Amino acid sequence: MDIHDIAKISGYSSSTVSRVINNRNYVSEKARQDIQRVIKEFDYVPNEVARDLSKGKTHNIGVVLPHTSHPYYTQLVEGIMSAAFPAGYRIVMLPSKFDADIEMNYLNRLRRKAYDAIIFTSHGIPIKEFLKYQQYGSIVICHNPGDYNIAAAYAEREESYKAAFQWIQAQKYQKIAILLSRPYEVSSTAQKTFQAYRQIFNSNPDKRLLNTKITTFEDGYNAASQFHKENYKPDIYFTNGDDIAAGVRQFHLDNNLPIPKLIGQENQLSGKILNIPTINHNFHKVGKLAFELAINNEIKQLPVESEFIFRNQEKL
Amino acid sequence: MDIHDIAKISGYSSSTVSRVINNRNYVSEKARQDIQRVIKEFDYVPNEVARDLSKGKTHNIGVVLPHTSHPYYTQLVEGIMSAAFPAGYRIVMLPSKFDADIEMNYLNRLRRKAYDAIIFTSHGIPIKEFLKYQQYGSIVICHNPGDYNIAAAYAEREESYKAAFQWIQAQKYQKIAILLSRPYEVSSTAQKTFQAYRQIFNSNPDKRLLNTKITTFEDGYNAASQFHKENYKPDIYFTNGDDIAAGVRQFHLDNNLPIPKLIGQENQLSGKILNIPTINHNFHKVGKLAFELAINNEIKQLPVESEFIFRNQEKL
DNA sequence: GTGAAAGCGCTAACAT
DNA sequence: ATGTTAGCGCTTTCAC
Repeated sequence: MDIHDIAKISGYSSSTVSRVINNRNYVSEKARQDIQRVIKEFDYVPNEVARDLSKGKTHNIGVVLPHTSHPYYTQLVEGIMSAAFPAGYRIVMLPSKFDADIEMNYLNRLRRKAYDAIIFTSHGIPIKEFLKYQQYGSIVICHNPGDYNIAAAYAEREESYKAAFQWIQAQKYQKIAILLSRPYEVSSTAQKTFQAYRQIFNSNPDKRLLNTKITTFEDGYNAASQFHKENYKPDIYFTNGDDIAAGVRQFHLDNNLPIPKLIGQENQLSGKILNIPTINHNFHKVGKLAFELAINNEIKQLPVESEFIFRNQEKL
Repeated sequence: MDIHDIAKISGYSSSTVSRVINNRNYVSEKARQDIQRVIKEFDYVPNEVARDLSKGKTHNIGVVLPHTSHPYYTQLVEGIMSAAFPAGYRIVMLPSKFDADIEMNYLNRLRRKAYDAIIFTSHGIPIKEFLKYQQYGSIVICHNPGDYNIAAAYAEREESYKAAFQWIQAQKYQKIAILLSRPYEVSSTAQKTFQAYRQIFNSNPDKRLLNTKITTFEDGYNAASQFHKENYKPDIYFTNGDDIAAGVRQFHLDNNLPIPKLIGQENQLSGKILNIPTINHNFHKVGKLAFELAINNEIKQLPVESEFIFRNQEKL
């Protein structure tokens, strides 16, 4: 049952039926009634894929994510969806596992018109590569693209990181452990962290107190355990998540050790419960902006300020 | 630049080009080389939408969710994606806000071939309605469908709920507060909870200690505050999430009140940190099974057992 | 106001 | 092994 069947049965042409379906142009009241009656009677609905093909537009936005289940991504996706839904767009989830080949595959699917635009919440592909693909649809990344002319919405971390390190400095903490999810070489977040550190302390972070493979509570726990085994005893942990900081705390608690100072990120519930100072990156807003860039096909950079949220860990 | 252009330029027909692209049937080595050279030279890629239309298949699975950002949904989505990715399917997120009209809209998009199958992680539409739509593509729900012949993967909560209430009974707690997300009338989860309660205590839960509008930490906090204001003082809270239980705890902490016993659900990090007993519903597995039902077009029911995880809250 | 017909770009049955 | 052709189902231009 397609539009031609309806045309035949109602005695009009398929173009008139199309007009009725999309209420476009002028259609006589009689034709409209006749056609709508037939549509009702045969319970006809138009095929979305045929429409997409004909229009050259899918109303789908691809969203590339290395993994779900982590606050950065869930907040971002939620932000994107909150803007996409009212605009009549849908989100297609594209899991990447940080694998550049998989990412390239998705980028090629943009060329193939599988979606109208693509948002990279994270990317292993060099930014330069993206430039060639911009002609096929809008591409938005969620990191600072530097001088590259590519659409981006991202958390501006500098100031909040500096604020956090300034606070650490003011408290005169000496041994500063840093827990991150990915190594300096591949992670602009790690680079920003180091940069802020250097600006405040005029030195590099202590490599012995650095771990760049942390993504979960358990990872935080184990990292703390490792430092303790090596007898490093940090005064404070600057971590990549409140949940991570909670893992560090848990290790000390379980072993009856004094709990070091902690700084989290992402403004998660665990930080609120345990009164851990944190950094809120406002990813929800970043997601919203990313979506808007995607559909408006604007090549702009939109930084979103992060904020250091101080909490008095003593109160715990 | 479409398949016909490639055909013309290479001197073969579009069907031979199609064969090369999809490496199907027999194509002479020479033709393959000739055609592939032209494809390379003109940097041609096939259009995904045209292919979908022609094949009548999109490789997209719609996933309806009332909201993201809650553990039930994120775990479920992750489970679905973990199975969908290796199978070459993509997940289209369909936010519903618990609104049956929006859900119906998605169901109709299944008819319109916008996706090959649809998974309802939650549904306001009566199950009966789904039956009519099964002819248009496979429909999977994530709740027990009872006697209806519809595909379903879901958490089997009975035993774990009973185990939790049995434990409460064994401890001789009297005043049992219950916090849920949605009211008895519309929520099968609430119904299961009550049913388990009745089986253990031979009575209905105390309505004065019931709140069915709880979804966040803050809601838990406020519910506790409300009960306290009304001077009800529950011995124990049976809640719909570890985060919720943490909210209840926080209220008592902030007001220097003795912390009541707590039972959470979802096996969240907050429960782990605070040593709150919980119920793990294994939603990741439910999601995986839901996806498999969706693509295999099997109309089966697959319950997944939940487990009561006991923790000694005293240890906190 | 309505219809004919040419797309949109690919697939697959059938013919050779 | 390769080509012809009729789909897949809708939109849109142009003519009347």
